[in-house]
Amino acid sequence: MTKYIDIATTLKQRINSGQYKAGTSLPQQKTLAKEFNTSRMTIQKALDVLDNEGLIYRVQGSGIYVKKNINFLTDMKIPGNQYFGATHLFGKSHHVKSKIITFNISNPTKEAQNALKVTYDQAVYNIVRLRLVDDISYALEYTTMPTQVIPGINQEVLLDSIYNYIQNNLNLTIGSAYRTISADKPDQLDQQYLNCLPVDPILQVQQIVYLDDGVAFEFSRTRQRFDKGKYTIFEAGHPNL
Amino acid sequence: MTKYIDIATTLKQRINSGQYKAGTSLPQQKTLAKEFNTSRMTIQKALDVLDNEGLIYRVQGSGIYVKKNINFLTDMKIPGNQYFGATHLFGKSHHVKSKIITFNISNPTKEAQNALKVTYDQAVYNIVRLRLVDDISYALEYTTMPTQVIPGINQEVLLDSIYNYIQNNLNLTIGSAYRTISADKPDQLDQQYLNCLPVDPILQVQQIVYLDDGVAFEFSRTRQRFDKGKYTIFEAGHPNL
DNA sequence: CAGTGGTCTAGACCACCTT
DNA sequence: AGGTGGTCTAGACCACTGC
Repeated sequence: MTKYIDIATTLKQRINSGQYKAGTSLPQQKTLAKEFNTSRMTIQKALDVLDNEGLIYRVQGSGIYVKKNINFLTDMKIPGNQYFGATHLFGKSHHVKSKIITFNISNPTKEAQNALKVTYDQAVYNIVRLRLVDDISYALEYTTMPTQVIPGINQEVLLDSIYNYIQNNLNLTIGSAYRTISADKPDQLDQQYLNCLPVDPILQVQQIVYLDDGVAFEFSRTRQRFDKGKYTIFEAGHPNL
Repeated sequence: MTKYIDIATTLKQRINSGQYKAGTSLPQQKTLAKEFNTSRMTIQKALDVLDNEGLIYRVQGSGIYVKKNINFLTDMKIPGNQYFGATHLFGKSHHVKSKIITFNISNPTKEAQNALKVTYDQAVYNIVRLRLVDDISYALEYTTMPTQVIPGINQEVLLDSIYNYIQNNLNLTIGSAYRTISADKPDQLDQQYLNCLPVDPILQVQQIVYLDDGVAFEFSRTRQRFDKGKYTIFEAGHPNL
């Protein structure tokens, strides 16, 4: 639809197909502008896209080059570094289920107030779910959400996907997230539900997730047995900053 | 120096100072263009900067709005999510030292060949270092680097900072990184050097780090006692993608 | 110094939200 | 329909690289 996206797509295909080889330079911008019958500004916007995806790097005064070893990076098509919620991480070939351990509404703790930027009198959901993949326990999730921001959560939603509900039913857009990953010793519940021994470490991902307008809507901890999960991220360079 | 960066800086200050309040809209682009005596395209580039930093969000046809709760995000000034190497993570008030446990050159293992994209006959450094902060053991680092990419590593460099050496002496630019974070049980060396018991979990960060041209130069594992380290990231939304 | 990419302009048209 | 942001242009000048 938009020209610069189309051009970016074409250029990506050329890199993928080997027409533009790793380590070599692309045609210069003026040439590309002529080929695509457009202006150089539009070519720049297309190149910004490839830059952000880590496919090229630019050297002022010299040229635009294809990065080496990008085959590896394009493999990891996880849109933004393992996005939200277990439901999306597994294909259709796996059954993701949830068992609700506790579900209630209360006043937020001091910690939740601070994370979610709510006051004591703004009620929150407190949800503890065991996530199962193909009927095997996978993770223990502790979630706190403000009732004002995400109204209408019920058992049915919890058994499906909270994220689907937010995006499809409430028509809200998920924005950014702040995460802290740590290791921990297993507590009573971990040992009970994750089937682990006192010496089995726990990998915990704590996160605060924001809507696109910056309102925090989830404060959660996901705990997994050490041999059941890893957390992977790809951090691009800082091209435009 | 560059106009759009200057404008972005001014706008950031206005948001910080409360002149543009959270949740309200900025002046429209035409107005901003007049005020800064520039064109709308330049205003757009300035807004791109704020967008990438998660300070604003844009709604086509409506306006440009200041995100809520950005006070939290701007606190975390870690440039790109806890950048590289222990040396840069601590201010001048702390002493970061390294104790070299082993240092040799050999042929790469299969795993290292795959991660670094080198062949068996391309020699690599094998480095094991204990990192100390204020003389307290902090992390155990296993590093593999191709000798061809990073020539001239020696004891002196290892006791200081490899990253300083790469950037200042070799004049190379660090690009992206691919990381995997996991929890693990402590092994013999962990227990010996990190002063931990067999039941103390280990937080491990494994990473492959690339130069800006996409060449991998480091494959490493950093291991810490569970109560000595966390890994934090901020993941912005995906504004331009 | 020539050639490249980076920035900037002044205006145009389009897509979308709001009424 | 009016107003907003998103895209696009054709050309200009500047900053940097590399001979």
